[in-house]
Amino acid sequence: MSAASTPSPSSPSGVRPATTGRGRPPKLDQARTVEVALALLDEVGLDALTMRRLAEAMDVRAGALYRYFATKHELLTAMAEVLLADCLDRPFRSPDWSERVAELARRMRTALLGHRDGARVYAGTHATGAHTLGFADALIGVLREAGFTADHAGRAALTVVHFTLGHTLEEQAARQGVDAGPADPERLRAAVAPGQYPHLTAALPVLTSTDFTAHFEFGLGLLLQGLRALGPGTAPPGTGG
Amino acid sequence: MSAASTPSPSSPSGVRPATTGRGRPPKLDQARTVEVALALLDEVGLDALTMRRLAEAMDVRAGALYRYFATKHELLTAMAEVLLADCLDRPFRSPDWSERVAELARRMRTALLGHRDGARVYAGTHATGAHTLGFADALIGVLREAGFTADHAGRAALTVVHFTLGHTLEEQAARQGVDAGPADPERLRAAVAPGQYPHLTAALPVLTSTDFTAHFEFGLGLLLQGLRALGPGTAPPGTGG
DNA sequence: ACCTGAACACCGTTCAAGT
DNA sequence: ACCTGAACACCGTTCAAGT
Repeated sequence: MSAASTPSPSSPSGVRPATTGRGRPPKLDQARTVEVALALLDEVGLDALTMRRLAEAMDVRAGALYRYFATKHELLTAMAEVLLADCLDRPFRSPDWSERVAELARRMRTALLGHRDGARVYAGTHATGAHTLGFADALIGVLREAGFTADHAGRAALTVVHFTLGHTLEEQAARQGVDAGPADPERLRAAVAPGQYPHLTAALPVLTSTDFTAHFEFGLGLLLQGLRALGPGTAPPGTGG
Repeated sequence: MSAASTPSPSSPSGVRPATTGRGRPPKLDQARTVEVALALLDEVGLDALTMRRLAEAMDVRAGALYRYFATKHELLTAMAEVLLADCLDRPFRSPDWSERVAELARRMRTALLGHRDGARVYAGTHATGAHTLGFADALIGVLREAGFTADHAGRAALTVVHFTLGHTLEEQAARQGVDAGPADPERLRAAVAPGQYPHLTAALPVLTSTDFTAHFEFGLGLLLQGLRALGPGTAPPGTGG
């Protein structure tokens, strides 16, 4: 229901939100709550982001939050929406459609990486606010303007988004071992040690590399190569030949 | 730490697990706990899968589970591992490497779809058991045997897995609206209605289609096309031409 | 060795009552 | 209109004590 994304371009810093004039100004509002929630997310991580802790950070009791968000999930959805806020705030650097698709995918990854557990927050919700819809529209738009049918453009956009989400989810999980145990590379190396899994062993150097940007660019490259092969204005591809 | 994946091929049905001979046979064991947990997952979903409810289903107090799993996360990891159990239990149907990669990706999707919230369970953990490692080894193996370097094979495998995970995550979320509200297609259609987002609007029919297999095959097709273009034994690709 | 009982320190959410 | 206080119905996890 709620858009909850207007970043209040009103005044320089820490001023109270404007009131209609009557009564005390409210201590809470949707936009500020989402901002504090994102700051808290960075501090404590998604698993420790509770309504009670957020309320404490806003100097309020937990129950008060429910005047602005019906459920915690709705708050998380508003947070997910804000995550993508900066994806469309600057022009493309290239006129080439495939470079533009790549740029949008990179911006999405960067946006999700911008907050601790950002990918998990995004994956766990289904935001339908202006930033999410605007991003999807831009991505599909680049493809349609390149000559792809709405059908192909839509499916390709889904593919790019799903790959980016899956990649970033794993990237953030790996960047600081899911709990606090040994980081992912170490665990994988240890598990593979026994001598089985010859192919896995051969690929261990890449798989345990922490150059996540290189991984992302490789996958993105495959996708774009596939799109170029498909070509604007062609019949739908099967998975064969 | 725990592999927890041996599916006990011992006896026909519902028999008590064997004991060393001394004392009462334990009511619990890792393999059976994971199986009951997966059954409960299908019944109630991940959000309602609690240690207490699982204990109840096993006719035991919650504390007893902690003799077999140090944390709930460790149980979820064991569950994730079992999810992939059936991915390698049959031979490939085609000798073509790209068809084999596709088949492995399809098997992974099918495995995750096999249990309610399966993709969320898998994404939330980092299983390093025999099924997960075996699957990765098989996928990388197909690519290496096709002539790809270990480097390319490793990166390509990551790409396929991340896309499959991202896709299936969204598919399962869409298949039964994250909470219970209107299913995803309806919400998207409603959000886009206003008339903005021309490209999104043009693509609405595809985006709201529930033929998830078609979406998956399209994305997989792009990836495989990219891989074929890269070709076994070629230099690493950039994202540009 | 394996499980129970009972507790500890929390959760999300609701809602009368205050101001 | 907006927030507090207090409760309801839970959580994951620990650990002495029983058998």
